[in-house]
Amino acid sequence: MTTPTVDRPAAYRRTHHCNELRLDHSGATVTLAGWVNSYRDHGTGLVFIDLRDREGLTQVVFDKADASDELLSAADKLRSEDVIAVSGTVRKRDGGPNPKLATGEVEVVASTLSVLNKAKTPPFQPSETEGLPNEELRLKYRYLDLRRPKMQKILRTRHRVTKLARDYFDENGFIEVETPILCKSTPEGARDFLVPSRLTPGEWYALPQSPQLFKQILMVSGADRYLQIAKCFRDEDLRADRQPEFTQIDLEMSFVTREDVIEVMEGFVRRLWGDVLGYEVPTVQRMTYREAMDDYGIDRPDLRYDLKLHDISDLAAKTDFKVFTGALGKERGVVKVICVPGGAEKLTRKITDGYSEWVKTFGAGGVPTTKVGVDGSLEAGIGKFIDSIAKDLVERVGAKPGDQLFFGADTYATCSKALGELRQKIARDMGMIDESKWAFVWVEDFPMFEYDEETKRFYAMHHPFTAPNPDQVEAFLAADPGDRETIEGIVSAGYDIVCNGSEIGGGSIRIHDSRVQTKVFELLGISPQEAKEKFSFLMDALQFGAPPHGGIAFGLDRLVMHLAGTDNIRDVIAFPKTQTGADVMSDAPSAVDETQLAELFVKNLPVPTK
RNA sequence: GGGGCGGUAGCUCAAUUGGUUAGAGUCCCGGACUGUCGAUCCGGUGGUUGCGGGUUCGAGUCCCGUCCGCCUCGCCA
Repeated sequence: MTTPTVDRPAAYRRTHHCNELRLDHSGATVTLAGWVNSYRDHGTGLVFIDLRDREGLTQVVFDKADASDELLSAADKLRSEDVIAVSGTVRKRDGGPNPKLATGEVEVVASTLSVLNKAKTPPFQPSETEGLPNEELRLKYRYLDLRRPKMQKILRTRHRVTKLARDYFDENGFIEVETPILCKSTPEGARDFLVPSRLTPGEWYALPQSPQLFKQILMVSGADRYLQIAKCFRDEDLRADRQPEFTQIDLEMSFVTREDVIEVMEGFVRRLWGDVLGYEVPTVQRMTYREAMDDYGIDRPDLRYDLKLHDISDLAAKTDFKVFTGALGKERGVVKVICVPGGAEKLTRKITDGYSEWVKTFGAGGVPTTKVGVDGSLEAGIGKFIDSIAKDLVERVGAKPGDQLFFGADTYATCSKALGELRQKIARDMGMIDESKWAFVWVEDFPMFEYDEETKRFYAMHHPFTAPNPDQVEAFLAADPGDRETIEGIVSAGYDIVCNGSEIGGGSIRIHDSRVQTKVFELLGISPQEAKEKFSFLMDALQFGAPPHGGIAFGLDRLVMHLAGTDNIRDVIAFPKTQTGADVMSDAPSAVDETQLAELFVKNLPVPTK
């Protein structure tokens, strides 16, 4: 830490920070400044202070043998979180070292004390390492919470990640460009945050859900390789890993294929994990979306453990078990199974009943189960209904005596979702997850479109600018919009990178051909007029010489969560929002003055009372 | 919009089946103490049990509503 020493009162002209002094400094005269982390007052005559700054702790001692009565009585009054500066001499501790502190061999014998700012008694002590107060209080007094070493460490990790991003991508020819925060609202995707325009009453800006369109335009502009640490805004409900404003490490590259993007990004991930955690990321394996859904029931599989889903629809069809045959009678009906090694003993009836209830939240009817007996037969649960296929089933999934089987029987989508979620829950419950492991995987070959039964239309699975895989372009352009099967079979040039079951980045090769873009809009039910109105700038740009291009965006918050070892996104954001989108420290959002609204020609509607 | 959990002293928590004056640790205040490092010891202050109703002789406890926080489904890439 370098601090200018000119034009500052001598009292807090620091010579060292609080994690710096060692035995080598013995005899030196030093000045430290910081917060009173704790005090140990032995009465008139001897007072110990642990002084804290960003870097660490140093013990300061006020001793009658070396200090005036005035100094001692001042030290006597010190309390937690007072801001002080101390000058004195470094010496080896009289009372023996404290192995818990990096500076534990020494202490500073105070000769002067300046109380720079007396603190009110804080509602909680940043020095407490256990028994944290509830999160709402931490958020309300965020400045106290952030003083905690653990939070300081996370802030640093986050800084390190953005610094590494800038360094790494700079080395690889990327330039950082800022894109607007006040943007045009576009259809598709999440709900926009809107900002009224004072200069053109009745019109609105939208905050960007991502810099997607601008970064593509930058490619058309010849930027070639673009990087931005970009704030993004989505007005949707929050989750443990989702905030309404979040940050992406956003990138785009020209004249590249999917392989080029993956190579550069993998290098970034390797640099991050290597520099921050000292972990060497091996070549990241690849998996198609189809494989991910078939084997893991989710498009972001956690590969730290196995526990795959097996399709046994063909076997299930041979039974008279109505749950199975009923499901197979549905459109795209399947029967799948998870085999839990040793589950028969560990998973009690109470637990398996709980699973059955739990999967209902994902739309499944329940989760039939049975266990494998010592002779390989199926015992208990639904065993007796599917006895006829027991042998083939056990062989198919490689089940052993003592294993527990969980079945899903429903449409492919519902069955995958329910068993995919159950797979993760069982792994957690049975302690099958090796927390020291890092399992990365690229998921690729996503379908371009998903059909929604309710609205009877297609939606872009990624976003509407994702290109079809190169080998699919002709088939795509030729496809009949009414031919659902063909359309759903078109695979995109998109890719997601997944770490331990969480999506940390996603991107695609973009459409640079306006014929393809027009066709995508047609399929999404965006009329040529609407496309022109909403996206004409992009459509125009694509016609003025757009290079082939593609990119990716990493979720910075999620990256830092992994690197910091937390599962709470609020921990990695200095000033996060609660689940209702509130900042409890500053009390945003809040009502505004009527005159402010009038100036914007905006009026509040009455909120319906429930 | 739906489901679940929680809200008791500044903080972390306890309070039996609905039962007397709602307790403990910590913080804070006062006192003692020269080698602590979660200092120790003695004493003390501190409560609208989130809020509003209801049931009851009696409610922190039961019921209804509401607010706030967390988790989650839908939503979101």
